[in-house]
Amino acid sequence: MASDMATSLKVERKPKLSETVVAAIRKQLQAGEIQPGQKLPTEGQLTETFGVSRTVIREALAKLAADGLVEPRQGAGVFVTEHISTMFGALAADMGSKDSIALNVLEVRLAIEIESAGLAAVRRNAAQEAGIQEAFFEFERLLLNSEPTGPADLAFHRAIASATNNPFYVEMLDVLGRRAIPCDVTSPWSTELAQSDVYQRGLQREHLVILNAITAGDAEAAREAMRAHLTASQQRYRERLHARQVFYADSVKAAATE
Amino acid sequence: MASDMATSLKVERKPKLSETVVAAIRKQLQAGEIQPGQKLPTEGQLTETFGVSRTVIREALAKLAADGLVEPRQGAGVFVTEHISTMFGALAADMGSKDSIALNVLEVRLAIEIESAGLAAVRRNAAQEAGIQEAFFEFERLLLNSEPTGPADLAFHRAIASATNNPFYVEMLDVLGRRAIPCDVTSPWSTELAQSDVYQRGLQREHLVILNAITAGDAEAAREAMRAHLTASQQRYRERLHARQVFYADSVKAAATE
DNA sequence: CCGAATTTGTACGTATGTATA
DNA sequence: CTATACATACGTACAAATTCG
Repeated sequence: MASDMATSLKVERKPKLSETVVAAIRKQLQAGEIQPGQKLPTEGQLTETFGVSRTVIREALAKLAADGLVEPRQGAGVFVTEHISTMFGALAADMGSKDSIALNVLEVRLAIEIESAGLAAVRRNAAQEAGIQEAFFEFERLLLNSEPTGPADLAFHRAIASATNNPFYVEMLDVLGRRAIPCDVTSPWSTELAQSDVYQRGLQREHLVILNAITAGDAEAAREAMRAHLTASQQRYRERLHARQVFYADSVKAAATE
Repeated sequence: MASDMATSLKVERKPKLSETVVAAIRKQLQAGEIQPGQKLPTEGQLTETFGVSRTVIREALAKLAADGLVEPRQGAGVFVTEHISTMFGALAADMGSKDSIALNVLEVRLAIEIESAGLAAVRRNAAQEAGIQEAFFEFERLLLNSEPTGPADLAFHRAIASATNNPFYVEMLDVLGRRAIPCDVTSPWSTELAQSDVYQRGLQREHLVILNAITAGDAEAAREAMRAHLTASQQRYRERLHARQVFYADSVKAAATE
């Protein structure tokens, strides 16, 4: 059973040549060995240096292009994309496509919630405003009792969506939320970090800014506060993904040395 | 060889076989012809039905998989993932007819497009920027020739969504756009007003502001320009609804006096 | 439990078109 | 105009995983 011969690791069943190439090139790009706008080696050169067929090289380049890291131009060559520094792609490219999809979905959710916050600020009625506040204080209560705050967090966002008086916002939130990450604190990510007090305290602080803007009827401020909250959540999510990646890498390494 | 083929498509450059296959399969998926969880035809069958090589089929499937629409499993087949668009398809199917729904959907679309414009400003690469410009000038050309500009308008917005490098924005736009108003100028609303020159000229002016902001890389300006454009579109849509209402009232009155 | 058939994954070779330099 | 290099496409072969008899 301990056949370290064909050690196809449980986590990574695919050594996959093209992935190896992708990883190698990606590393070079992140190290800045090839500056943005510069041309990569030709496919022919790459086939030589990596010792694989052109098909593999093409597949690898296609994957990189799909992530937006490089931009092939017919007849000229493959060039490094200019604005990779700002885009999450640089980070997203590190992980599998599934996580990349989750991030993309989260981003769409961000777009929707930003606008819903702005609309809630100008459209909410008394009952809806009360509903948002109620969710906020419920979060507070759970926090003090050290109970899981996940549902309250979701309820807070849901109340805001509801206050737009556009039922589609709630629908969208439900659909997106169920599918990919209820913003924060949940599911496969029940790490200590996510559950830590200071972490949730930070969330609540961001929630308060949103709440104040909405009760003040300031749409612009509400949008800005929600944007800040969700971009911060995105960042936290990325960090958690990265942590998992490191964990995986370690476990692979451990398995290999066995 | 009088094989002038099927070059009836207006796409000037790349028919691109794999893209054709992608579009065809995507259409089937969105139409719900293959339910989530179901298996697609095998690669061999697809090569036969489409009359192309397996390479093309594989490339097309790779793209669909990159977008998270399908999930290939070695030895078993390619399966449809439960996807947001299908959920929205079912969601929007219930309420396609009512105008108030249409307005609400338009509002959600507004949220999505505002953010996509901002993202496009900072993430677009050269090719994507060219695509947006191309759509813009296509609109211009059609305007001068007094041809219907609807498709070009849609293409402009679609190009911007595409420039976010987040395929979900395009997905959402496709789903929402089909169900409820392609922004402006189309479908049940082919009034003289909608087709008037000054009207479309105004649209193009708004488009220009968006285009300039994106090419300048100014995310905030892009968002603001898109917001202005879509809220103006909302307003125009409401006015058209009102106009129809008046027309209806008049006809009722006329019928009554008869 | 095993093995054969099916289906996708990977790989290589080749040919032609097309844009760039 | 020519040469280079990428884009597209087809064909083939074998490997690996799954399914099912």
